[in-house]
Amino acid sequence: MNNRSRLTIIPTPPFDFRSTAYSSGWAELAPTSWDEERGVVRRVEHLGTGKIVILDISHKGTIEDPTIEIITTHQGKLTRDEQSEIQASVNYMLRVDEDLSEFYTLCRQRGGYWLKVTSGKGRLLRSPSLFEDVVKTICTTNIQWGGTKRMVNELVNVYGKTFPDDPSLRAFPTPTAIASVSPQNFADSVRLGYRTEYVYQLAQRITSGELDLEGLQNTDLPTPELKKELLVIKGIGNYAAATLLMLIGRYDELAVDTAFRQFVSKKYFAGERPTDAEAQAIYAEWGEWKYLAYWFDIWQEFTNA
DNA sequence: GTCCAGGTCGCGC
DNA sequence: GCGCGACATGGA
Repeated sequence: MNNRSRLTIIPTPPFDFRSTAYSSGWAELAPTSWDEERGVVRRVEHLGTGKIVILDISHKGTIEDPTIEIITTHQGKLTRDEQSEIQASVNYMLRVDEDLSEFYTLCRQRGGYWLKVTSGKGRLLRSPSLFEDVVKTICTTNIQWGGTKRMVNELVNVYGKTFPDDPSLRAFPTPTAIASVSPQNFADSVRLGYRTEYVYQLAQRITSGELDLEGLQNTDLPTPELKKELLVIKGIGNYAAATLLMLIGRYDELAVDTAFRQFVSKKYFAGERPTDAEAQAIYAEWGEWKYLAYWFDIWQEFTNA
């Protein structure tokens, strides 16, 4: 018998839920999905107690008077701690506590298109755990988006714990779930290509306690040092580390990849191919906010097309 | 069949 | 520090 509970979060305005949910592809990666029509982010979540719950996250009110509503479907009763965990996870996913006012000030100085960003955009969706985002980021390297979705799906379908009685609803795998099978079994069960050993080794190192990933979620380390910590992870290079810095909430590094190079070349160098240094210099004046500036620069191009 | 994707690793210089 | 080939997998 399933029960439902309702929780709410009141973010500081302006808060654009739709933009948060869908201005990156992250909402398309299992076990998160996005119902464009209803404006609902669905998330199957594995709580610390081991309970699997379904979260339907939506937005009531307006950008200037926002309320986030979380409808949780679960078995039995939710304890107070479980409710707090759900609230904290959604809070983290939607970056409710991030203060973007400095970024908005820079956007207002630009004017034009950038004014649109200041109405609550810029909170790019992320996963509740850094483990999940590291795995997903590894799955974005040297592959097209369709391949990323396929690989993440396979991981969830094979190693994610199911919602009671519904094998179609699975949470993201825990590191332990992956590390508890043999390397060979893991390689045979999901088609991750050469990324297999990266994901397996990551799960192992977290399970053994050798690597404290979640500790990096809220660290005070300066960005360059945090980046070094991320680069130690096999499979994480310069692009992936910058992507993870963005996911952690540091925007002072640009993730230089083929999409970045192509976009900057087209928009700022008349199709000529600049060096990476020259390309990055385009966003230098955004200081701590380079990544978001690039993101909405390319987003503008995309939405105008 | 060939090429390559929102790269990274390990090697040799 | 920098250039280069190898790397799994599937889609174009």
